[in-house]
Parts: sequence; C-alpha cells; structure tokens
Amino acid sequence: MAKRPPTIPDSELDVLKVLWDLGQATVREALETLRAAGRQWSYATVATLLDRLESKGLVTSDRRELAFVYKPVISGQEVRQKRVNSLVDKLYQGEPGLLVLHLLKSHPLDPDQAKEVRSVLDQMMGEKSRKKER
Amino acid sequence: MAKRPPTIPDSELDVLKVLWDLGQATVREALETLRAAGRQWSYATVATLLDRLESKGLVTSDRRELAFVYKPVISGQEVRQKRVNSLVDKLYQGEPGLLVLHLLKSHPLDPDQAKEVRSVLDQMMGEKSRKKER
DNA sequence: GACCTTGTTAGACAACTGTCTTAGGATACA
DNA sequence: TGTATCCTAAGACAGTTGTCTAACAAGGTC
Repeated sequence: MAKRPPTIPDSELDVLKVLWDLGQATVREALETLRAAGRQWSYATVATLLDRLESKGLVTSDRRELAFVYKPVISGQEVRQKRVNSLVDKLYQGEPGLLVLHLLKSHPLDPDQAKEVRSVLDQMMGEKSRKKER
Repeated sequence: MAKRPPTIPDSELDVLKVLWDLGQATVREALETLRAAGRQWSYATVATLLDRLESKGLVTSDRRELAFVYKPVISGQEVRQKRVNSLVDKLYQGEPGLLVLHLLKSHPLDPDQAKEVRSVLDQMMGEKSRKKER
C-alpha cells in the first residue's frame, strides 16, 4: 500500500495563502491575518498547520529571535498549475479546451478580461494557422 | 464542531464516473469497468465506495433480481460546476477570467476548440458592448 | 525570585479516506 | 442435498484532516 502523495488540504491552503501574501510570517502573524479574514482558529491550530506544511516540504522555517518565521517553498503559481491540471484530467478528459468553454459559458467575463482573453487567443490562432496553412 | 459538508473524494469520483458513463451499474459491473480502466480494486472496495456515495445522497440503489443497481443522482455537470467554482474561489480570487487566461497561456488549444472558444467570446462581447455603449 | 506573556511541543480525538477481510444469506447446479 | 457462486453487511485498520488542550521553556516585569 503505497503511501499517498502529499496533498494540500483546504485548511493548509488557507495558511499557505497568507504566506504568499505576506512573503513570510510567524504563527502569530498568520493567525492575525487569518482572524482578520474571518477564520476563527486558535493559535495552536495555525501552528499545527504550518508544521504539517513544513513536513510536506512546502514551507521552511527559520528561527528568528523569539519565534519561527515561515516562508513558502512552493508558489501560488505552482499550486494553481497542479490543481488545474488535476481538474482537467479528472473531469475534462484531459482537454483544457472543455474547461475553457465551460467557464466562458457559465461565468460571464467582464469586458477587460474578455478583451485580454481574445488577444491571447488571436495570437495563438495566428501561430497555428500560419503553421498549418494546408 | 460542525460536521464537514460532504465532499467527493478521488476514489468515489472514479466510481461515480463509471455510473455517468454506463447510466447505472451493479457493483460487479462497476468493478469490471474500473478494472478495464486499470484500477486494481477488490469487489468490496467498490461496494464500500458505492455505499458511501449513497450515504452522501449522490447515488441511489435499487434492488433488481440478485444485485443492487446503482444510479447517479448528481450529474457530471453539477460536479464540474462545483469543482470549478471552488477552484476559482480558492485560487483565482473568484475571478473566472484569471483561470481562463491561465488555461490559455499554459495549455495550447487545438484549432477547433480555439475557434469555438472565439465564437462564444465574440458573442459575449457583442452583447456587452451593445449594452454599455456609453 | 515569582509571575506574566509569548512561544514551542506533544499529543489528543473525532471525522473522513483508502482498502480490505470475513461472515452470512441466496442462488445454482451436480 | 451438498457444494460452489455471487451478493450484501459489518467492520477493521492505518493514514489524513480539522481543531484543540495542556505542558513546558524563555524573556520581561515588579
């Protein structure tokens, strides 16, 4: 029974996000930030979560003066990438296009974003058609 | 300590997918399908998973002759919807556009899909600009 | 020195997941 | 009728997640 690969559960993700925002934080700083954002956790809970993140190798800690300072090792970009890939694999037959379609159909974009999306798309199509041109 | 809302773990999702594909299935049918797809599970494992799905209200069972026949109650569409929403909320600040951009940038679409995406987008932009036109 | 305040550590504990073993009820066929 | 099949039921058991209590160390304060 192979050990499961490490995942990032919701609660850990919440504290990781704080580290991305602040760059680094002590338990107490993270706690304050999370409290401000509505999470009613105890100090020990946050400490545990940071600890678990560290055993998974996703953050590092560095003792400074009184308290440990935690820094993210994994970036938001990486986490997003993994999550999206896994979603596409599991629910969109590995076809990112299906997910894009789904998103556009069910969530209207605001005009600025729509424009940006279009330009990315045009660029992509431009290359493709220049390349195939049969 | 509020009970956590029911989720659909990976293993359950795999059997649910079989139900979506086949429309309905007995434990054995699901097992065969999963085996064919490479999942090396025992009969009892599949039975347990279907059972858990049923307690979560995501499938129903109906005794036919020998065995129970399970049918999905929740659709693939619904599950996709929820997953996408939660991904967007958790990692894209609730902005679906960011996810769309990310997808387009990191996963090139094939031309047919690109075309389809563009048409959906054009339609959307058409409405918007007609509507705001200030 | 006796006490707070902050911090860390260890561990508790229930719910959820991933998998399976085993016991027991039907069905089927020799 | 006995035995091989196939099914459900019950529950085991370890690993993960969500959250916390409680013990204990180090730095100030009176």
